[in-house]
Amino acid sequence: MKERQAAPNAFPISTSEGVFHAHYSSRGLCALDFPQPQSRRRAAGRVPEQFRNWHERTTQALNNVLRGKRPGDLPPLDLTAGSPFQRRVWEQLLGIAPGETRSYGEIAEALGKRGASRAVGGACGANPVPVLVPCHRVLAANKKIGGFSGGKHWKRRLLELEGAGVAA
DNA sequence: TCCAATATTATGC
DNA sequence: GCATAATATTGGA
Repeated sequence: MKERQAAPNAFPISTSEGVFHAHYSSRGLCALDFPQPQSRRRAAGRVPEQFRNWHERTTQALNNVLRGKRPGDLPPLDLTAGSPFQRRVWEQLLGIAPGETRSYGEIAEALGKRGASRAVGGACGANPVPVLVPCHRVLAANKKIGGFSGGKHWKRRLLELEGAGVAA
C-alpha cells in the first residue's frame, strides 16, 4: 500500500482529541483515521442505517480508550485485507491491556517467530485500525517510542493518556 | 525469483 | 552512544 485515499464512506467521530474518521465495509469496521487538520472529507450527512450500530460502538469504544479505559464493546473488524501474519500480530495486540506495553520482540516471540521483531513492526504499521487495535502499546526493547504511522506524537499522547511508562 | 525497505535488536567499537 | 550485521515479512521490478 502506498497511500491512503479518502474512502467515500468515512464517518466522523468527535473525541476530546479531535475528529477521527471511521471506514466501514460490508463486514465491519475496516479502517480508522486520526484527525486531519485540513480534513477535506465530505462527511456523509448522516450514518446509513447499515452502519449505524457499528458506528455507535466504534464511537463509544474509541472514547473509552482515549480516557484510558478498556474499549468495551467493539464493532466487528474487517481485517481481511491483512496477511495471515499481520492478523496474528493484530490479534496479539488486542490482548494488551491499557497502560501496559510490550516490545516488538515480545510480540514476535509470542507468535513463535523469535527474530521477527522487524516484521512485527511492519505489521503494526499496516494496521488499518489504530487505537482500537492498540499498535501504540508496542514499544522498542528499550521502551522507546519507535515509530508510528499517524505520527509518533499520537503514539506518545495515547500512552500518556493510559499512564504507560515511556522513555524520553 | 530476486531485491530493497522496515514502527527492531544484539553486538562491537 | 554510534555503526554494523542479522533476522522475518512484504511489495515491487
